[in-house]
Amino acid sequence: MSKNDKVSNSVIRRLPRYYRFLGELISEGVSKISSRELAERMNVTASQIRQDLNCFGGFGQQGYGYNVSELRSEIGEILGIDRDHPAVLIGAGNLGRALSVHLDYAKYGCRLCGIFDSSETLVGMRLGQLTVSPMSALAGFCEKYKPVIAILCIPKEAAPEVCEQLASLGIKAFWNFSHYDISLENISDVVIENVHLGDSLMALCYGISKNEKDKENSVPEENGNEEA
Amino acid sequence: MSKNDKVSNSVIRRLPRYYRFLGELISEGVSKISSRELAERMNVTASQIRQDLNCFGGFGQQGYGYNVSELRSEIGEILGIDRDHPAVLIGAGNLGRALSVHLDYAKYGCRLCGIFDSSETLVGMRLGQLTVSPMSALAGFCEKYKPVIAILCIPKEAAPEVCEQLASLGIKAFWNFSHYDISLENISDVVIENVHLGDSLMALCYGISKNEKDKENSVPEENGNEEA
DNA sequence: TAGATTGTTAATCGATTAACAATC
DNA sequence: TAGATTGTTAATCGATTAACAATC
Repeated sequence: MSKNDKVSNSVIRRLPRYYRFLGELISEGVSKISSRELAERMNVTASQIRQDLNCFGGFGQQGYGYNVSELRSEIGEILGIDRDHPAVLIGAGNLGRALSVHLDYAKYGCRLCGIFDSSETLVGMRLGQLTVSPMSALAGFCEKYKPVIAILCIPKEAAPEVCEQLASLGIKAFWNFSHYDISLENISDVVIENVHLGDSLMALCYGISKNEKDKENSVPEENGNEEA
Repeated sequence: MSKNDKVSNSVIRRLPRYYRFLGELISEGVSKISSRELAERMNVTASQIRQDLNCFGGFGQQGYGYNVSELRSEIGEILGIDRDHPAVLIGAGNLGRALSVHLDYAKYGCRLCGIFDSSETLVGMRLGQLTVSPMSALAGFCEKYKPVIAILCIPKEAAPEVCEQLASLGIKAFWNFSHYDISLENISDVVIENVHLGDSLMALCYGISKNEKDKENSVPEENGNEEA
């Protein structure tokens, strides 16, 4: 189908961003764009854009550029966003409840079709179109509706067992918000996306501390380098 | 202080993960570990761990390994987690409310000290220890409490203006959950962490689609390659 | 001292950027 | 046709891994 032999992870991670920017261009009424213009907008190099896209095929036209809406749907197809992967959400705590209603799953190729929690208090709670079910109903649900994605909003302690169970129930992908690091070496062809909000916040903190230190250190240097 | 000349972003992004794993080792009562053992646990190479750590200094001891709790606090210090960066959360919708109570900010070197929303309906709502304030109170609040981090849980449309305002009010770091891509070229030494949950979900979708395609393609090949 | 494991240098690998021929 | 911009190859840059001397 495509020359998609082995596309590097770095490239894949950039595709959603291209997809977003192309969407914005469409809503601005832009129908055609060159790699140079897009690069400028996105703060990357034109070379990188062309190189990335050509992992999947030649979507542009020499001397002209790229057709925005065409390119966007090509990328959407590559990402598998045109599909309708059924997903279950495990854990209806604060974060789980927020994720159940905050995201437009259809936009990302998914469809949330079940929410589960082990807590008596939460079972039966209505969240958008869905109702929280007990964990005991999970196996039966999976057999019936064959979800492929599990969104994990559970405590670290519960994660290993729940992962194991979900994998055995046929889950093909984990979107993991628990503080547990899923690796699942035993089961192959399972996709894992460990989100780790805490790691992201720590990286932010590093940046702040770094800037503060740099500033402290640069003040005396500035005097010293006045005419250097 | 350290040989922290210019540490690459890849290294920084791995530090939180080291920090987490070392925390787990501590709670398991492990007091000493070699780069080889840690590497095995974390599914990385020992070389990488040693290389990463030596960007900041020699924390180990030849012939022995690393003292777990010592190494952990060193990394914590590098990340700036031992500090207490005041943070404001902008946007108290589903995701904002969840983030306000779901995370233990103190663990990540932060302290949530204010929540703001433009909606009349949400202003006055109690979230944990805090109460949602109107956006009109933001400027005064920043002058008084000097927050350095802004957590953005606002719609894409509102983001550019709010970012601008926050930057002018002295915010040094953005933890951005809006679907807008902050770049802020004009203002330097501002740290930005664009989370983009949608991008993460799209990357997951790609993985699923990829696996499906690989499987489809491998079935006939397997027959063809039976004795090759 | 012998064994182990670090810190660090050198080799490899991969990803990004630059250059340019192909072509619309 | 001339101008523009792609697709693609080659050059550069950076990050990861391997190797080993230093040293606890």
